[in-house]
Amino acid sequence: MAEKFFVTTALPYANGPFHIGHIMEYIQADIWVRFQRMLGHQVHFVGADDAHGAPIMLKAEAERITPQELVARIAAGRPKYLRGFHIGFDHWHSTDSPENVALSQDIYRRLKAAGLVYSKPVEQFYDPVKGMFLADRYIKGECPNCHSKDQYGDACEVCSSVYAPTDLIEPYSVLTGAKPVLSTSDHLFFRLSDPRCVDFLNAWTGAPGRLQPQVANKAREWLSGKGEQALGDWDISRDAPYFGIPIPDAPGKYFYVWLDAPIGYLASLQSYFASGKAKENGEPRSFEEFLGAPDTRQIHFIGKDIIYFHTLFWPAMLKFAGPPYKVPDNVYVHGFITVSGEKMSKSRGTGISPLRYLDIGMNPEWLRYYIAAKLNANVEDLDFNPDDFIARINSDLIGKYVNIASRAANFITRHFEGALDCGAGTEALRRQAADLAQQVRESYAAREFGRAMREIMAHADRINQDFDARQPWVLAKDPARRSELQEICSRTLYGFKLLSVLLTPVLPEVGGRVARELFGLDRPFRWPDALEPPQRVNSYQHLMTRVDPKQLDALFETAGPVAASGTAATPAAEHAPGRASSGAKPAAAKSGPGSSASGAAGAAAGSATGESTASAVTLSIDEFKRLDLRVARIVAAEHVAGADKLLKLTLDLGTATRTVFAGIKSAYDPAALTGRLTVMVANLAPRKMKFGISEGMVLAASNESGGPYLLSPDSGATPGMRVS
RNA sequence: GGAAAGGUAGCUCAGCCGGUUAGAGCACGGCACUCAUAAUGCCGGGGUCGAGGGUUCGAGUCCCUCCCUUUCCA
Repeated sequence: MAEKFFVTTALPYANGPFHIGHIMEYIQADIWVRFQRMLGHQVHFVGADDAHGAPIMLKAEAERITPQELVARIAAGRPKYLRGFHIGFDHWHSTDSPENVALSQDIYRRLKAAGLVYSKPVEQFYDPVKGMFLADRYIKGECPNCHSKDQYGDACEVCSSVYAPTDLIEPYSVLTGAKPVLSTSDHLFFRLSDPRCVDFLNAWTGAPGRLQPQVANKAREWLSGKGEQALGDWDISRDAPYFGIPIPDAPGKYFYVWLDAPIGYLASLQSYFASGKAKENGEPRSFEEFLGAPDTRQIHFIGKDIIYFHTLFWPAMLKFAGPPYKVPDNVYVHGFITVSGEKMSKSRGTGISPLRYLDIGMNPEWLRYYIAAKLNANVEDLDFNPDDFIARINSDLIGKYVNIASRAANFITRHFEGALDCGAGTEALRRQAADLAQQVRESYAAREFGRAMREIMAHADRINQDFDARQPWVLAKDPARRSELQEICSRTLYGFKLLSVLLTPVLPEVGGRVARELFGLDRPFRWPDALEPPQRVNSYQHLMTRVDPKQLDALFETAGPVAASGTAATPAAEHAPGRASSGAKPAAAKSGPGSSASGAAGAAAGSATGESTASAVTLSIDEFKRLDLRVARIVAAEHVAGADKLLKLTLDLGTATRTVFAGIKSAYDPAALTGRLTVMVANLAPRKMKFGISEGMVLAASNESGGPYLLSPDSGATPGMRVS
């Protein structure tokens, strides 16, 4: 019987582009979703941007735009990359939407009516200049333990001791530098410690098969905590100014972003139903009917960093809000992705940017396969290792899998005009195919993708062995052994079809091409196709190319000439007077639901693409002074033969002339640049490039949705002036 | 400080409830083959299964201690 699934992935925080951790999670969920659909199940797979909260509010303010504009800009960059990695969300929405406002307020009212909300005064640091309460991450000061300067309000990064912001010596507001004062305000709390909640959560988290064992253990630990460890109530309100959803009957108060973020799952689903797409996808019922139906399986894929929210608050909220809200059936948790065995360094920029991955033309299915091959159902980190990546793709996918079609199909085309006949062994092959398909099916269903890939590749080995043993290239020379030749090649192609069906959840593009181009189907593969011996095969067209190690070099290259103009955006934006980074990684990880799956990838991915993901480091004025920024006049700009992205600029610094290669060809016509003023880094070490030596860099801003935009000084500035 | 997960060949990883000489892929060496966008097959070298104790007829697999990595919590 067809099952009905409602599947989500964690909502990415809308203050920056996707990083590799997001993409990994989406790939995991997408593979699982495609697999379920191939079995004939109905799946509604939705995502959304997590738009609210202080970091976005402050970042927008720093850019002098509204939070809505900021979120819209980020959202505009999403589809390209989702499509690029073949991630088939049915719908993408935002938590800053009418649906989410209505749902959040409705759920809140129901919880309040159930007696699970109360008000309590909270004393907190307040920035008198900014006029707002400060989260721990917006307060810095001297560590009370080791006396390191400029430590955050919750923990010291030097001695890793933990304390309250009020323990800091000489605290100051990261936003304004002002000395924060203690102030009191009433906050609203969700009574998670209520026996009803605890009883319910004990039952919910303990239900067999609901959570992975490690996750259930963790939840049990939280639920059974005593004394200091006891389960606390949850502060769900924030005072204005805050970018969020107003709390009903509580003027000046907004829902904490983590309250409305998961509700965004439902908002996206509702919007999807309203758009008519659910109907197209085979679901005739209304949003409420579907959501509340007992046979709807609600499944959330998340990263291990947000287990707390998804196994305690979220199910409790839904449970006590009552129908049509329904508690999640499963929460599937994955680990982080690391690169070359270590968490990615924000300063050194050793990350992988999924944006760059696509931009330099790498095949998304390589990454899908690689991730699939290394994923299991456990909460374990997964390592992206460049050499391993190359080896795996080239040997598994090209050498073994794709090669099977290539070596067998040619004989069939040449000698049999495409006709296949497996002969007497067909039934035995069918049984073999059924066995393998069953095994692989169980692995996929259990999210043991690595095991599925091993099972599939082991069979690819068997097919290659078989083929080798029968030596069709010898048979082809002997007209008397024609039928033997046809049989072995047909068996091989049957095997190839089987493998292709089983790989389709991971390789939807290649799977689709095999179905249509090679085997002449008029639709993509469905799971039962795995068992059907093909009758005909068309001439083989190459399905996938090998990874060139140079592409990996390009993927990891972050300080190269192309990135030079882009990365300039970060320092330029971050050090505007009186502004501190609003999207610092630790802050984002703490307050943003979308930080799921981030691992350490976020900051690194940002720096690799020039997105202004803020760096957590602050710069002393002395360090800043080391930068020699100068106004420069572009006296000549020309195309560089053989360079896709570079323009060669000749810059007049008043007293000197410099040649700089800038990666701005995509946005600027050389003729339009000649004569204008801009800003350059004058003391950057010269860099030898293929086309000559670049003696500095010009500053330009960009992110995934636009740019680069070259900086210009106001009128009056002249070449050579120091920028400070 | 407490907790969780992990530490198995050069690399990436399998090894269910303890059971014959510890496996795979890649990499490496040799051989074979030439159908395949240099792909494939066969053979081989390579591991004191983080360290040390213990339980057991027998432990990578269970127990204890310690070390390392990652993460979570207060």
